[in-house]
Formats: sequence, structure tokens, C-alpha cells
Amino acid sequence: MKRNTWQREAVRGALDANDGFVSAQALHSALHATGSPIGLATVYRALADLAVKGDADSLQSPEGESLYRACSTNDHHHHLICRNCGLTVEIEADAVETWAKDVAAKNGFTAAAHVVDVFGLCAACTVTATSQAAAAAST
Amino acid sequence: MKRNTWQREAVRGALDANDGFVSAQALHSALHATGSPIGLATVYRALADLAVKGDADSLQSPEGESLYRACSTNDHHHHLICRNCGLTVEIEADAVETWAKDVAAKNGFTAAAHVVDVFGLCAACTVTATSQAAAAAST
DNA sequence: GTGTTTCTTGAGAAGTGTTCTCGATCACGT
DNA sequence: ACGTGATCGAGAACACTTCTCAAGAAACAC
Repeated sequence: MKRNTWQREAVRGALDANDGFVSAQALHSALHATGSPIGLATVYRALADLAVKGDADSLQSPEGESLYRACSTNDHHHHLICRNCGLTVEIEADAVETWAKDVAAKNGFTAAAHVVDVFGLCAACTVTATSQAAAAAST
Repeated sequence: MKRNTWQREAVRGALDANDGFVSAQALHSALHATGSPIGLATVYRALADLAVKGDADSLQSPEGESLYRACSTNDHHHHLICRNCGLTVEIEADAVETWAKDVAAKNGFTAAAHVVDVFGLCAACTVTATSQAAAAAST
């Protein structure tokens, strides 16, 4: 039996309120900032549950943290992530799906899963970064 | 100035001797097993150096460990990894490169990098897994 | 509403992987 | 051979995650 607790709702809400991927720690801080006395362990548990149920997507940041995000769809899909502001766009990648299966099969691999994520700078951050670079260059 | 020390050579050698991705910890244990009194910190430093120089490839395992592998080419490429035995096949993915750039551009993203790795079971491990499953089913 | 059951929570301890610190060591240029 | 300073190693420090367990609170039966 799964019980409904305000803690679980709070985590889900905080995740929904966020556009990009957030770390468990960040989510915990955010919840505390809003006055929730929720525990860190509980945040981890809730996130793990959401990920298992398919209500959230998780990935490993290059720094080794686990990042989570509320997903608009339960279907298999990939992400385009701004490495500066965390903005995330869900992308479909039929071509890549096919390619991955193909490559695996060609090499005798079965049960193929794949990790496909694209990191970059979103339009807004590109502008910021460019002007900052210019400022730095002129210093 | 970069010095040549036997420790660095040992790490590189151990990496070369390995077919698939290995964790820093595993590499350290392996080196100790051969009698090298090399320190763990040194292994981490050497691996980071190799990765920066492009002599080694690194990726995050699903468990959050950093895995390293000596690469036969410095060119950008991807991997097909057996999740059971660690066997790794280097794969080219021009199609994916193009797709990634394309998707990024379409969404206004710049400086796009991507993470593309395929995990599966290699032919040998598929056989083992299948027979094991059969054995389990008959129990 | 009351009582019972048992799932969930939260604080902190524990665990794991990685990085940092700092005195000792040793490779390299002269 | 010598001096310099990059590199080493052991362990401490650190960050993130998971585990432990007593206390709290949903859900259910009555």
C-alpha cells in the first residue's frame, strides 16, 4: 500500500515547479526555503519513487550528482539541456533509436539501452556568455 | 613541466591492458595486486591527466563511479558497452553527430556537446544470461 | 470516533567515491 | 652532483547517497 503524505506531494510539486533538471540536494534546499521541514532522506526516497513510477526522469550530472525532472510524458525520450541555466527541452529521436538498435545488433549485442543527451548553451545563455567573454577580453 | 614517473606509466599500462571501462578504484586494486605500491590519489591524478590529454576516455557508470578506458583513437567517438562483462566496442556515429547538431541548432542551442553511449549484453553474455534464465525458470 | 496496524518520516550515522593537504621524494636541467 | 620544484602517498576532508530506528501518522476495522 502506498500512502499519500504531504511530503510526497511537496516533492512532486517542487519538481513540477522547475523547468530543468535539479539535484536532490537543491530540491531539499528549495523545500526548506519555502518552510517545509522535510527531511533529506525523504526527498531522496520520494524522488526514487517518482523515477521508478516514470513520473520523473533522472540522469547523472557530469559532477556525479543525480538530477531529476518532472516529465511531461512517460514515453521514452531524450533531453537537450542548457549547461548554464539548466533549461531542458524534451526531444524525440527516432533516428537515434533506430541507429542504436542497429549498431547493437551489428555487434551481436542484445538488450540494448542507450544514453543520449545533448548539452549546450540555450539562446539566452549564449548571449550572456558571449557578452561576458567580450567583457573579459577587454579587461 | 610534465615529469615521467613510473607511476604514470603503470596507470597507463594497466589501462591499456584492459579491454573495457574500469573504475579508478579497480585500477588501483589491480596495480596493488601486481605489487605496485602506488597511491589511490596518484591513480586518480594520472587518470584525470590521461583523460584531459585525450589518451583515455571517461564516463559515469549508472552507479555514479567514474570509469576510464584507453582509447585507440583521439577522434570523437562513442561506445557500445557490455553491461555484464564490460567489453567495449568503439563505434562511429556520424548520423548521430549530425542529428545532435541539428537538434541543438533548431532549439537555439549553441556549443552543443552530447553524451551517446549504448549499453547492452554482448553475444557471449547473452548466451550466459539466457541459459541462466532457463536454469532459474526450471528451478 | 477509537483503536490497531504498519507504512512513512526525519535526524543522524554510515558508506562510498573523489579530492585535498602537506611533508617527503625524486625527475629533470644545468 | 646539485638545486628546484613537480609529483608522490597516506590519510583527512568532503560531497552525495543510503541505511537505521524510534516516533509519527495514514488507512482500515469496528
